[in-house]
Amino acid sequence: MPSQTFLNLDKEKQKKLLDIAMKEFSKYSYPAVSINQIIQNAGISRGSFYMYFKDKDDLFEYLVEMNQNNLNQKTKEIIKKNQGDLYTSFIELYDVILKMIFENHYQGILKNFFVFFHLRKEKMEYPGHALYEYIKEDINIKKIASKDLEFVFNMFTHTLFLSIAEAIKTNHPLDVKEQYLRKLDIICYGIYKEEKEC
Amino acid sequence: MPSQTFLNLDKEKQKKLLDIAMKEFSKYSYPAVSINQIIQNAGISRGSFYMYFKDKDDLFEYLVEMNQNNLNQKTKEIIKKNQGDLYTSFIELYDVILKMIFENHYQGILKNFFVFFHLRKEKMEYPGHALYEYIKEDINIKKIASKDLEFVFNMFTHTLFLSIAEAIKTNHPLDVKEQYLRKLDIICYGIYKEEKEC
DNA sequence: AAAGCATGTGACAACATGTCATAACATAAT
DNA sequence: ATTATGTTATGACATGTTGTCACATGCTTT
Repeated sequence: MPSQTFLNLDKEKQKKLLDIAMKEFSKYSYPAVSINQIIQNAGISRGSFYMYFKDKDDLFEYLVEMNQNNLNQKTKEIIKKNQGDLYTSFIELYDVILKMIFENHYQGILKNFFVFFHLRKEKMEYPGHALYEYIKEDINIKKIASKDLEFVFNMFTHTLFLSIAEAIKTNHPLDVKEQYLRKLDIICYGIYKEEKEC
Repeated sequence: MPSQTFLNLDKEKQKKLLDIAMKEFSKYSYPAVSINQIIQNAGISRGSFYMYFKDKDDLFEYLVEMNQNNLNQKTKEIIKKNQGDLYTSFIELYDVILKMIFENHYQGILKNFFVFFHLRKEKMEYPGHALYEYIKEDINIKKIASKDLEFVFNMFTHTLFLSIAEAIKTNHPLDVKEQYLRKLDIICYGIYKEEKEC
């Protein structure tokens, strides 16, 4: 978490630093991101940076949190729009997220999310849990056993993000999407009691 | 890949360095592992290390490769023993791998495998592919559509390693195993045409 | 104007990495 | 035995990184 000092800054100055940080984390791998570089680009002094954030982890954690909130909100909307159907929602989410990433040139940042998730010293809560709590009321639970609900949701989100990471890396994005859809199918046909349509 | 110079060393001296490196990578996160520390513990000079390996990545890649070969072999044995049945094989693999990790005190290294996989500059082939090539003849393909074979295998391996990582982190290993088994079930019942028994 | 508090600054210590000129050690040739 | 040749070992060094701290600057409030 950034210090109060940082939160007191003009929104613009805050945004500038965060934007530059996002760019750096998207361009370089997590250990390769240099705070030196960030403060130079942002035009602030070393001391200031350490007034705002404890360290690189602290900065990145905040970036994750902000993006996560954004994403959670978007996910909720989509699930609502699809009357709580996870299958169709996750098909839609794939395109929405990829679009978001490419529009902002954030192709590089996803792997750093993964890296960060593994690297974090203090035990970090699995980010999917907060998302689940945020959207669970909107899920159509007709066809899913309630004890499986979070569990199934996690399989969906895992599958989604691994496929998106794959889509960014690969030169065959269409194949990846096809595989993604096939995976969703596989999950569904095992989960739901009835056949056809998830 | 280590240099020929390293490969020319006594097996013992090689093993000492690799053992110490494994310990470091198991104890600290990937960026936190210090080559300084490793060469001090191994009693070799800075220059020597850089004679043997190009850098930290090169060293770790070699460690990954060695462990992978080990694991691939074990996996093949187990699949053969289970007459090519993936479901029962992967149930068994879970315990075998966890045992291996705990016996050698390598609890810390798995997350570094993940981190490394994401961090690697040069595109690294997904390690599951080599494993698949190595064992594919041994899979019982009666109930799996051949076009799905590698694909399904990947879902199994993904599920396996995520669950193992979870089991190491958590304080409720039994819950994790239960969830793991449930996930395998879900995958199976979607894949196979007939019901019951995968 | 003075005092008090929040914010900004960059020099500095501590440590990491990768290189390179040089030393030590083999082994073979004369 | 001495010289030559190729391989391996060494640690000082240049360069870069992080986090801290004594001090400077600014902004309120009295």
